Amino acid sequence: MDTPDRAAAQPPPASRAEDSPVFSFINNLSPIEPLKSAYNASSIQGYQSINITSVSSIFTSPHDNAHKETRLAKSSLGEISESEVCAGGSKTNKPAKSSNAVRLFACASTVTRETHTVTCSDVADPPTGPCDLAQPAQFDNGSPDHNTTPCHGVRSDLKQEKCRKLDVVQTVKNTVEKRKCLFSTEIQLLDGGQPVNDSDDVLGCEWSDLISTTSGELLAFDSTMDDHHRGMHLAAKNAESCGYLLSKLTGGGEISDRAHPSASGQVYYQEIVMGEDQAENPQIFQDGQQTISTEEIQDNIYEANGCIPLDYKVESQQRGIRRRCLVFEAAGFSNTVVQKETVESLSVSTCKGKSHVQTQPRGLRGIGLHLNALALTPKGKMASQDPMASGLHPSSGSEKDVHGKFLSAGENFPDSGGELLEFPMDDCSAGGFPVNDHVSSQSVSPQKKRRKTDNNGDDGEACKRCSCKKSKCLKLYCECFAAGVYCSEPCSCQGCLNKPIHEEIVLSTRKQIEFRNPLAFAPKVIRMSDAGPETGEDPNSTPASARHKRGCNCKKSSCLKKYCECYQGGVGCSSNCRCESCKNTFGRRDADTELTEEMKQEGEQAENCGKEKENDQQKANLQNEDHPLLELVPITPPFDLSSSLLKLPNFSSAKPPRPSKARSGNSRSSASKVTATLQSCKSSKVAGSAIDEEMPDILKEADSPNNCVKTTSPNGKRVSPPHNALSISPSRKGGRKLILKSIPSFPSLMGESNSGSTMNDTENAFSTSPLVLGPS
DNA sequence: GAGTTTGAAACT
DNA sequence: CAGTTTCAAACTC
Repeated sequence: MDTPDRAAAQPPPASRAEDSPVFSFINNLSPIEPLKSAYNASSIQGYQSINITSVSSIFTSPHDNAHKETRLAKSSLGEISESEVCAGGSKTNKPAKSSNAVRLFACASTVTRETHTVTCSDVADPPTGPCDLAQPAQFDNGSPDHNTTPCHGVRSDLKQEKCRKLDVVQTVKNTVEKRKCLFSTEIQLLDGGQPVNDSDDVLGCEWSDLISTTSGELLAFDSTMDDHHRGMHLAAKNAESCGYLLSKLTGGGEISDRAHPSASGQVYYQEIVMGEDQAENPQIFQDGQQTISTEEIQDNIYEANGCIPLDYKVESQQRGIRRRCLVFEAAGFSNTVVQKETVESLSVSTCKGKSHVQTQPRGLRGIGLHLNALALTPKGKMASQDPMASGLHPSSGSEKDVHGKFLSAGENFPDSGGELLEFPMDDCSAGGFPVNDHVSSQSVSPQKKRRKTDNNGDDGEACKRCSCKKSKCLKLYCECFAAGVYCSEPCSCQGCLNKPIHEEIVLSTRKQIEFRNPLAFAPKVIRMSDAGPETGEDPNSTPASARHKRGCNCKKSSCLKKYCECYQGGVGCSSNCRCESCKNTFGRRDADTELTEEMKQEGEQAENCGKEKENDQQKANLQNEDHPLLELVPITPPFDLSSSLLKLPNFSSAKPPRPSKARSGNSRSSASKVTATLQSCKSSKVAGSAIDEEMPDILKEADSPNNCVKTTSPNGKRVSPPHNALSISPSRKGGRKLILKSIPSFPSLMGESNSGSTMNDTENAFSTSPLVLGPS
């Protein structure tokens, strides 16, 4: 039995520290203690080492870790239990809450995991002090296992005993499993705590204490963390805290994230549930509202995922957790250490597990992040946007897991979205994220306001909101609506119907628009993950590896002003653009066209050489060359190529219906042709780059490409096998493969009104995901 | 702050 | 599908 072992191990520390009966009792509760110990240990280690690596190392080496964790945890637990437990006894109220919160987190994490929504799990995890630690380690390792682990944890929650056993066994087997065990144990403890009234109080106290302690540790840990990690945290914080988290926390965002049924829907739903008022006074409303929100959320989750086995208990716990989160956020990041911890942990967890992407997407998810992206872009960075709202729908987690963080994030939504999100997050951290803020603000009025102001201070634009007069904020003209967020105070709109009160109208309108144009809410600009932030897209191409999906139609602005969506999005114009006298500093359309032409030529040549050989090589190339290709491509090649490539796989599996508008198709037709010719060989090179950048376009244009693909790639070689490996080549090309596989599954995911469009969206998401992977 | 310009979105 | 209108953001003064 794990519990026994742990319990036995724990007792010593506890005994050492204290003789108090309470402590002994706690010790008897083995499950809880172990978890704490584990987390604490991890946290401690992290704190000591200060390096994330250290943490990861812990996770990596199960044996060592286990011992260390147990020891450290025990010691820490003992301390906590001693000092805090005693206090907890006196403070029944807080302790209970804390315990609930912890439980909820665990449950939430588990639930999300099960649902396959990485973000949810991540989000949930962060809140829990222990989770944070574990996650960081995971993150460090970059193990995709998180997903699996969480699932186990969830199950464990349901079945504590089983979970324990499983956890123990797993821990022995794999570090990942070990993590899982930790997770599960925590969950078990948490869950168990709830079920067990007696333990609950104690646990609650402990948890609260743990949280506080862990928070402190975490904070320290964060400080120690590398810049990169910090950046991640910041991004996550910004994203979540600013927008999504706040909204969710107040409204039970976790659930919404999980469900991911329709990003937009979720976002709106959350807000609706939450209510602005509630958001303002999260704490006050917590009890009553939480129950409501949680229930609704649960309903949503069930509906969306249908697989979530959450128990009411769990739900109640989650509620508490959410609440807790809200409280923390409400309190403000800076205010209390605990808050910081929670926030950081959330951000970290999100980053680790699935990443910020999820977090942001959550907020943005529903609707494209257009606004965010756009708003961000002006500042200098590209804004990524979530994939289509429809695209957001839950997708299989396997792929995500494989790819890791990004994938996970992207999974639900397009990877690109995840990446994009990252950027935005950065931006947010920088100071202004319009979208997140908006979202948060909407959901959480008070906090968001403050943050907005803060952000605004940083970024003037962040504050901006729509000023619609005739559209009632129910058209894409409205930035808020387009971004999938409700209008809030900052808006100067008239007759606004884009409010939680009019949720139904908003959703119905959104569906209509999506039906008309499946990509309407998709991110206008797709950004390469690789190009990413790091190098800044250096190699590949234009400053912005991303490309405008639809392409602009600028005539007088020369694509040098915000009128140009491409420019606004910080991306170069592509073949999709129909702009005149393009002078886009991020990349001219001409360049793309040239590239495309070159691609075509290359493709033709390749065809001459031999399709079969090419195919084989392509496979290899795709896996290995993706990066090179991308890099080589100066601007991102026209999506045509990319689209063709992407399309091939996708379409092969299923033809996506094209959005009516998706694109005018000028470039497409050419692109499709080109791709068809080039298909494998050339496509691999160019396509990779193109795909990354222009995934969206591809999706739109997928039709032609598909055909091409089928025709061109006689063998399904490239498609299936590599894809299977999949995740494997996360890089761009890998993305292709993935796309192929994913393609079949995705369609179902989309689910929204636009099956066809959804298909495209999903594809986009996939395409994006590969990109994301590539960079990693 | 008001007015103009611009191009996307929506409509026919 | 193309052309026109509507709309709100972006921009200018």
